[in-house]
Amino acid sequence: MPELPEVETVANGVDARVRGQRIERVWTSGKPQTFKSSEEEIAATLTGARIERVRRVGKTIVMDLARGSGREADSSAALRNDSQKSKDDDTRHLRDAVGAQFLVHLGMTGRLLVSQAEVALPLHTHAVLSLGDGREVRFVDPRRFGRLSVVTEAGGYAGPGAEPTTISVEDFSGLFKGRKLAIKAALLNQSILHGVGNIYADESLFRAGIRPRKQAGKLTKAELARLHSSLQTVLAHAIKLGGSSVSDYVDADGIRGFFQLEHKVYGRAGESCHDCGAGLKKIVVGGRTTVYCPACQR
DNA sequence: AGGTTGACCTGGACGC
DNA sequence: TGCGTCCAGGTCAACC
Repeated sequence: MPELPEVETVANGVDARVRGQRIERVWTSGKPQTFKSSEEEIAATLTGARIERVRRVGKTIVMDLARGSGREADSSAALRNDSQKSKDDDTRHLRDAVGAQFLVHLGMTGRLLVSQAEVALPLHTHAVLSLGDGREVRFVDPRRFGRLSVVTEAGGYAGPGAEPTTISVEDFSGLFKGRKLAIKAALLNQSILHGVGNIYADESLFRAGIRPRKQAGKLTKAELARLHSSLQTVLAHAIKLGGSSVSDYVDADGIRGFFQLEHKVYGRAGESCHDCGAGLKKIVVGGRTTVYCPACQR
């Protein structure tokens, strides 16, 4: 059940394993809710495409695809300056270079695995991409909150909000100006900032010493600077550790992350604060369970 | 329009 | 052991 660091870990793991591979066949489960684009459109877009790169945008895994066959789809071939080549070829290569994208949102329980085809399919498998070398990329999701789609428009998928890992403190502060909702709810709102979920919202607010229910628009300049810093620090640290693993999150190898060892408030309601010893409180903000230290967070 | 709430699913943990 | 209840890191549509 992944937030930004887990999604990034999975995307990087899958990228290292499948970059450059051709997708030969696509199978989908037929569970309608899972597919944001139609299964026919997904199969048509992916079949025969070459995986250029796998990366993270917000909480979404983006697979950049190039179409074409054999050497034609190779990026070095696309860049080749061959005077014999027709104008049609050039146009096609240009379009191929832009290509399409396969979007994977893991929801709460989704996993994206790379396996040998002989390995039995896990229960709740909803999509299988068969690769040229005999391996498979598999999307498995018991709870079915995950979503699969394809994007073919030029420009590609940019995500719903601002990117938290690279945003400047000035732009970050500007996101919350005049907002009446709780800062915790604002951090979770993907159209404001994309990638932050319940764990890292609570952890960054604790490290910044800010009450989760404080109105976003009422944070002082100093508080915004502390929150910007703590959020980027906690995300970078979690990415380095390979993401959290509270229950069933696994990366592309099936290896658990271990950021849960670092949690200072998330999942610790009723226990004592590591910093001051006070009892950690559990409340609900924006419909989500929230844990904070009443002494450290003001 | 911005903000809040409940619905969508299954499985694991816990209590009796 | 078995059954019921509660909870879950995600969105998004529908409401206020």
